[in-house]
Amino acid sequence: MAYELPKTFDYRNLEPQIYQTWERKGYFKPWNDPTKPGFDPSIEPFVISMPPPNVTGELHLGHAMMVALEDLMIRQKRMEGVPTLWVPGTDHAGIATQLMVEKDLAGQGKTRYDLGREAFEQRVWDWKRKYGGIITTQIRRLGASCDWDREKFTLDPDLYRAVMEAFVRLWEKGLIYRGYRVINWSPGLQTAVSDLEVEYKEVQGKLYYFKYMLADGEGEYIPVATTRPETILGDTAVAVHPEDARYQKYIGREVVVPILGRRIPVIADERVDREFGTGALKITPGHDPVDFEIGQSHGLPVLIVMDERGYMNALAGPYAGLERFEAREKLWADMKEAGLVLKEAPYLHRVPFAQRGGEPIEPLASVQWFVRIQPLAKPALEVVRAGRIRIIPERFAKVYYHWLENIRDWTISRQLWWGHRIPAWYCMDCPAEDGRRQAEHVRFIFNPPLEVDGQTLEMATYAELEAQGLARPEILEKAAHMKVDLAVKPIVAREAPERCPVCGSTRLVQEADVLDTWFSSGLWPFSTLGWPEDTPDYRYFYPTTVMETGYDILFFWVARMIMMGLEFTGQEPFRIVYLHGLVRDEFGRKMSKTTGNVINPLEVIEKYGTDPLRFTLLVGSAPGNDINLSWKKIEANRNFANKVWNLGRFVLRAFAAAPAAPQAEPDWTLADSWIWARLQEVIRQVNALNERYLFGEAGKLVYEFVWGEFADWYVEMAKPQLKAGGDRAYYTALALSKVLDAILRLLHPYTPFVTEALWGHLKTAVQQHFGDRAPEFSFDGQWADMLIIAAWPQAHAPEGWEDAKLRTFRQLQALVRAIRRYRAERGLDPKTKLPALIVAGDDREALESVRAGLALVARLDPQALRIAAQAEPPEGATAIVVGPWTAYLGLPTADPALRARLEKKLAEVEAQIARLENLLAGPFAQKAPPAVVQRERDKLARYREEAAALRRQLGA
RNA sequence: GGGUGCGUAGCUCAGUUGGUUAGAGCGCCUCACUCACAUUGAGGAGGUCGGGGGUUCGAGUCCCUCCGCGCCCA
Repeated sequence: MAYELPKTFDYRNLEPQIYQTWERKGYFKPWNDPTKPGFDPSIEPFVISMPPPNVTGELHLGHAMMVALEDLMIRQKRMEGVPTLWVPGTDHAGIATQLMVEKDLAGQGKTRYDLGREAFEQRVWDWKRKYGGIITTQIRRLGASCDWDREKFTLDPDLYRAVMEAFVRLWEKGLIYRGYRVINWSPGLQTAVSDLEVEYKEVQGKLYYFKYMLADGEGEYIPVATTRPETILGDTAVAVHPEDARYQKYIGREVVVPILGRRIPVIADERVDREFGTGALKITPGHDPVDFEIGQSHGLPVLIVMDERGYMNALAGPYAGLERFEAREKLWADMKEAGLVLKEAPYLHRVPFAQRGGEPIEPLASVQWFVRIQPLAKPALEVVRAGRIRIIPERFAKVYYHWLENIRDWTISRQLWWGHRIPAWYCMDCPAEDGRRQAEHVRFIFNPPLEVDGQTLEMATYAELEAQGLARPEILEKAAHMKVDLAVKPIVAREAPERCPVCGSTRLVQEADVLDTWFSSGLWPFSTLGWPEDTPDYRYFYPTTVMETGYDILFFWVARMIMMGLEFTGQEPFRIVYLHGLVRDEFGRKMSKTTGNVINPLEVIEKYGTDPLRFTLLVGSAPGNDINLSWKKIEANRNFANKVWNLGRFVLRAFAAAPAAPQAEPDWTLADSWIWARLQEVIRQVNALNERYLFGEAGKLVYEFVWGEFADWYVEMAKPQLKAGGDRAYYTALALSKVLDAILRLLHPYTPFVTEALWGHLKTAVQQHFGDRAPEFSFDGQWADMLIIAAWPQAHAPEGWEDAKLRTFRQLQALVRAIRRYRAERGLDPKTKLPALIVAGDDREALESVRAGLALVARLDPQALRIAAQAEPPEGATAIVVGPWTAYLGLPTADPALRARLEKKLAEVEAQIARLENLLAGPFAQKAPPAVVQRERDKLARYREEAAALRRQLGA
């Protein structure tokens, strides 16, 4: 009774079932678990922390790539018997999530200010509860074999604690400070963003040339050029190079700010580029990072002329209330009228844009929290330089060095409501640096404005509000923003303090800012394992083994994890950084909604199943290289999955042809020996490639072996072997089963579902048909419970016979192809089976062992096939010469094209002979390694035999 | 401007430490559905590896240079 499978793999129904079975049986968990009895701490585990996707995000191909690669590594290691842990989790993604919820509110005509901070936060949590499960469900569909019991979220209480601990430690070490700087302000998002969250785009703008009139000159002026005229309103100096002959005379005098009429000094500074523009630089410390620095060194005041939304404020005089770009136009027009304009010139410049918000960044001086990064960057550089962390592909190490060597302090505060609130409190009663009460330095901004006693307050200090009779809880509830001067000293603590440790006051106000999400992600590899607690998981699984992620977040995330890992745990957070590329469309374009070329992984899974998607992403992509994905490629790999499935169908059916037990010891055919030897080679190569993290290459190798060798050749040759019945059929079934088992194991990390399903059938069928002998039918003598935990294939040591069999079979393939080509050229009906004589010399016996198979694949008449060591050419036969063999096909030679064909072939062979003779006569024979030379000699010998046979043929 | 990657068959890409008639998928042309698979099988056409120079017995593979494209950082 044959074991029948359906014609195709029913992935829609089976993938979820298989996934559940794996998970239910606990195969996603490390078998050596520090929280379970019998734990052995001496066994080294393999650990990956999954890069946490945005908790409210949707699955995209980047996730699919990440999951495919990490799952591949985890499955391979698991099959190798290593205790594996893959920790999943999600990220709160501050800005992105907050924006989503705000957008939802906007739909109801509300803003977050209508709700207030606390209610808004609740709203985000609700949102998270509602949509937070989607992404993890989708990751399950990709087959991710991670330990869901250890799933984490960056805002979980224990991870929150880790963030607080990290912050406080850095503060205590003086590595976190508050500072007044020009930062990247996103008017759209209304928050500061770090340098990394800014994208520069080339924009065709203008360079505006105008006159800075001398305050007490007779119409004298300094010409100045700027790209942002609206910042003129915030100018506090004009700087010239001290050695610039043109302007030296003005140094120390004053000029007048256009329209506003403020008098500002002309200063000398070497940082001024004399070549650029007019060689005179306007200084706007409030709105330009370089100007800020120059301003600081000259003790210039900082004027801020815009508010957080990008609208001009009171300091902008007549322009107050205008949006920044409107103000630019208006001011410029007014200046033109006043005769202050010199000219405008087109100018291509790089404008900073907010990565998330998309609008131009406004450099803005403000008080923010920073991490002093140099002390953290140094050790992070060293561990990679010393090879303690290896980056794959290696070239990214250089990128990493370059970035860390030129790194600047990291702005970690964000003016958001969603995230880890900075654990700092301000005492309202202590004296500030200037001796005044700190309450006078803490300002609250109200949006909408606060109505108190018929007064409308947009901004007020704590002290003022207190005077108005407002109590602390009320102030905090109503305020939209808070600004705290640098003169105020924060109290940084792990837990909220009840009272001020200095003066005992209970009037404490917590810092309103939250931390950059990447601050918490930087702790991910160890915070997820329990740090700062010394938990069993942390002790055993940390440091982790591999950090696999996209190269686009090498700086954002990987570098920061290394810095923070070293700082807080004293260890490298992982040994290997494996970077994958971006997934692009079939023409290498970035996928985007506007281009309409986005491929949704879930749609792919619906249409073709998870396996083809994973296989496509994994194979044909080299580490760190972008991969171009297309539906066509996925379809091609769906076909491969189908091929594997049908190979399984064939093998399972084949068992019916075999007796339950053999009569004698095996007598392997050439085909049997060949496929076995090839399998060993493939396993060896796959393992070598995997060790070098070349998973794509390894996968391709298996693909080619499965389709091009096992299916196309061995299975075909096995058919008559099975038909022969008896021991021949038994041992053929054995070989088919063992090879298929090995193939399924090798493919499992790439295409886990179809292989698991098929493997289960294989195991059952083998046990049904062969009972006690079933173990022999597996690759390594064992049938595990499921493929996911079956042993990873290891190659046997070569036994010496392999090379000869491989060579002979290759020869046979060449012969078969030559016969097929001959038939195709002559347009022979496929049903016509040709009689043939094959003269094969020493290989006669080997060919004899596969005579039926050979006849089948070459479409020869098995009744009229003679294989001889030596024989006289039969009359009127067509000779096909392949290497040392000649096949005489029983067909009239009255074909005039035949002679031409033979002559052409002979010419080709002779050309090869000449080439090789020439090669071997030259320095090659002396200088090249002997093995290489020998290979060429053998080749030459074979060509000579072939030429001789061809000449005999032509002469006859 | 600095760094980095790429340029191999009509298209999209592999090509491992340089080894000597360069591979795959898709597409194209011929033929074949009785026996695992038409999500298939057989055969075929089609590249000398961006240009030039060099190192070497030998280079797609290393070096230099030029051209074109991309990315990252300033």
